[in-house]
Amino acid sequence: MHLTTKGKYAVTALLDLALNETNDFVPISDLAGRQSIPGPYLEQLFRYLRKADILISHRGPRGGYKLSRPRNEIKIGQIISAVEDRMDATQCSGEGNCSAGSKCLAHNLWTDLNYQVQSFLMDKSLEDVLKNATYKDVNKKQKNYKLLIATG
Amino acid sequence: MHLTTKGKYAVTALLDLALNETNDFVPISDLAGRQSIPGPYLEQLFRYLRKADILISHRGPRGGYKLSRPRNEIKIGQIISAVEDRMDATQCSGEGNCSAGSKCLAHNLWTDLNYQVQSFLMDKSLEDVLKNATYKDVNKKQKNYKLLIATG
DNA sequence: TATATTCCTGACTAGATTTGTCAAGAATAG
DNA sequence: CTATTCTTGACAAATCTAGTCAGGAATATA
Ligand code: FES
Ligand code: FES
Repeated sequence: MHLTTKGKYAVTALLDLALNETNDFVPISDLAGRQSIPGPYLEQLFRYLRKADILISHRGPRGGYKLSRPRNEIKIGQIISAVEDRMDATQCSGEGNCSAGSKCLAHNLWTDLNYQVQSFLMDKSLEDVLKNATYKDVNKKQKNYKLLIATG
Repeated sequence: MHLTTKGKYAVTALLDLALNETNDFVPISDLAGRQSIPGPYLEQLFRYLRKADILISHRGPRGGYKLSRPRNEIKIGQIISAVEDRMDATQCSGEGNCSAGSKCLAHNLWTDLNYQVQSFLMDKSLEDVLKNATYKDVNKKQKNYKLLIATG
């Protein structure tokens, strides 16, 4: 079970995108700048998110990315699944054969842990997380950005 | 959030130790052999478990390791804490400063995930897991071993 | 006392993974 | 036409994992 910066960056960037739920495309450089994520790295991650039909892209001036569907229909678990490939906690990749070909003593434990984590992540949408990230929590840059949207 | 083979090996080895809840010390080579874990590697992990007061060791012939307390008083979470040092899911190590010095949009999400996982792991004792790892699940070597204990 | 057993400690290594970077190209708005 | 932005593939440094190894210390037993 490895949740790396890949997953964390991807979720953060998409939260930023969801916070600004307009019809415009947002360039990667904007997201990367606001969220302190290395641009070319985020670009790499966005490839996976596009393949997973979470993002829509558009090239050229005024191009960029936007969410493929409303922010309440995109689950954190879907984002993480798209970019992380080692979230499974079992030692046997689910095959139940890691102790001399049979289930080891801990197999059911890791399976339960998987279920616990996946349920948590699949239950929460981008919107759910934004609701919970209260105004006072987000940093000043984001506050200003939010105000800009609200008043703009 | 990184759950590696360190944590998995440690838990598996301690489950084996708990399955055989006698007063004798069990040498590492026995555990490593039964659970298909590289002996010297497991030895390294057991240092941490001894430091965390989960294991008691004894040197010399008939030496080895045993649990420091009854198997229902040792939680999986304690074992994992002892050997894993990157279980924290936040990007900021809990300091709430990963987005230009302030909490990022996802901070509360990772905090909640931490809580979810820690609760799950701290709720489950070695005994709980053994109860759940039903007889038909464990492999033949362990079945035989169990029978040996039961009838011996 | 001698010996075999077992833990104890620290250092070391190979390989995998993560975390990026970079360059060249394609699409497109204005 | 040109500047902007995504697209793709390759590359590289740093870190971490997973495992090895050698020498030493304690101890049960004969
Ligand atoms: S984790 Fe599945 S058999 Fe061990
Ligand atoms: S994870 Fe804590 S501030 Fe970003």
